[in-house]
Amino acid sequence: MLTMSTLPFYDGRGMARTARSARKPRRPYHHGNLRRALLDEALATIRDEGVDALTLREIGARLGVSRTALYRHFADKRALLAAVATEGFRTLRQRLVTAWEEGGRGPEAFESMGIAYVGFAVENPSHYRVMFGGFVEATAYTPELATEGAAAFQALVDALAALQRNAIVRGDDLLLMARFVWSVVHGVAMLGIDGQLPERGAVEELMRYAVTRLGTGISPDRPAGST
Amino acid sequence: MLTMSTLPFYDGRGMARTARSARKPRRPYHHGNLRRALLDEALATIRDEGVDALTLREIGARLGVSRTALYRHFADKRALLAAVATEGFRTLRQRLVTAWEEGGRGPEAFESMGIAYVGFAVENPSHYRVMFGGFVEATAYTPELATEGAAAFQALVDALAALQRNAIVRGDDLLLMARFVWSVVHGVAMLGIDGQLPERGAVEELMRYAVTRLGTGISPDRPAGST
DNA sequence: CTTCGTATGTTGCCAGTGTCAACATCAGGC
DNA sequence: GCCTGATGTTGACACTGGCAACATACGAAG
Repeated sequence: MLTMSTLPFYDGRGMARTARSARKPRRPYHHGNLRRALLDEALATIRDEGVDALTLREIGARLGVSRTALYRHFADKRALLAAVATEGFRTLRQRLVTAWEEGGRGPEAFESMGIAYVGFAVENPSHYRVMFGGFVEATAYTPELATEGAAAFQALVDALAALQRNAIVRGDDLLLMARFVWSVVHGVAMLGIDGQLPERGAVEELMRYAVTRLGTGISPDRPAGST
Repeated sequence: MLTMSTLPFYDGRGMARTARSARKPRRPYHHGNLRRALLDEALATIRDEGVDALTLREIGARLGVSRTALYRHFADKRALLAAVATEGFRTLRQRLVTAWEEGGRGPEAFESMGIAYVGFAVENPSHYRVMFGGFVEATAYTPELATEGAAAFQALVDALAALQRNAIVRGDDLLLMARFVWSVVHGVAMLGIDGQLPERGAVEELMRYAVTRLGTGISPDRPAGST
């Protein structure tokens, strides 16, 4: 239906975007789907102006709704940010799974996952920061966030497990190895986001290099005399 | 003139720390070394209560000084945070250099650097977040911060260069390889800080594993037939 | 020693923020 | 047709970062 869904990296946020601009003059007292609209507006604000620029009053005003209407759908600002983070993990997981499956579920697909991971972070730096920047402190407070975060990580674990079954990667403890891989992509992503890789194309270059070296690092030991 | 300037790596924090508790009743109008005291108080607050809890009024009150006295020493709150970050990079660099030199400047020393890096981050999570969490946006605004950050990274580059000269690591582009190593430790540190490795000892375990796999990843290609 | 400019610290004040309590409006089941 | 709960509004409060005007004290110049 939506032609933009054919763009590989588009996450479908445009749907809500249209609803955002459709502010009818008749202004029904009840918004209909305010929670979703609030989330989308927060997402857009964070993407466009950063996390600090997110203010409950303005997001309300932008939706033509009062400043405290938000409290009927989120406990407080942190809860809103937690929802934003949850949404981010969902999108991230989706991109990872897509990269894995469309890449053929092999070593190249695994590399694609790495590229996709860093790509998501670099394309949505503020959003990524909400997910990892310590804005939502204890994940225990918001179980849904913990669940979605774990699911995104699981996509990585599953792919790695498949490679392990085919002896493409070492037989080490799966969780440990997955966490190592995660550290690498997360590290590259964070450095890129924070402007520590200022040269043009530096993030991509580093990512390519990291993927190669990572591949060497987690490949099985070559038994003496093997081809 | 100042005797503490003779200590190579000492940043004089101890002095101010005593001045912090020594709040004489006579309350001289001029504080003497308020800038240093403000920085230390900010550091302490960030460490104890997190970045969000840092408020200019409270830090002033805690020093027995008015809320706006700070503006005679820092342009605004971001400038204070930038100074905190600068201090962090200085300390981090010191720990890295110490680990490298006391470890014998060999492969083991390099591993010690990794441990020291993650150790610093995990022991001072909030401080580390100020350094990398996007609180001080463009490093161009505060050249001193950029300098100190580059110096910390340079410690890593220098160590890696030494290993490269001895053919202990590959002959790849030095900057690229250093950035890769940085990504790994930074990634482990960030995941640890964000509570993504909840089990007790998980950070250390991951760090040990990462160091091992990283070593394999950046070791030179074995020419066919070598021992 | 006095004088005085300047660095340093203070007080009053402002707009803006998150959040709560009290009130208003509506939708849907009896 | 009425009432109950869900949803949205208004008023208020404490708190924040920051500015302008004022107060104080150090140190150099006479």
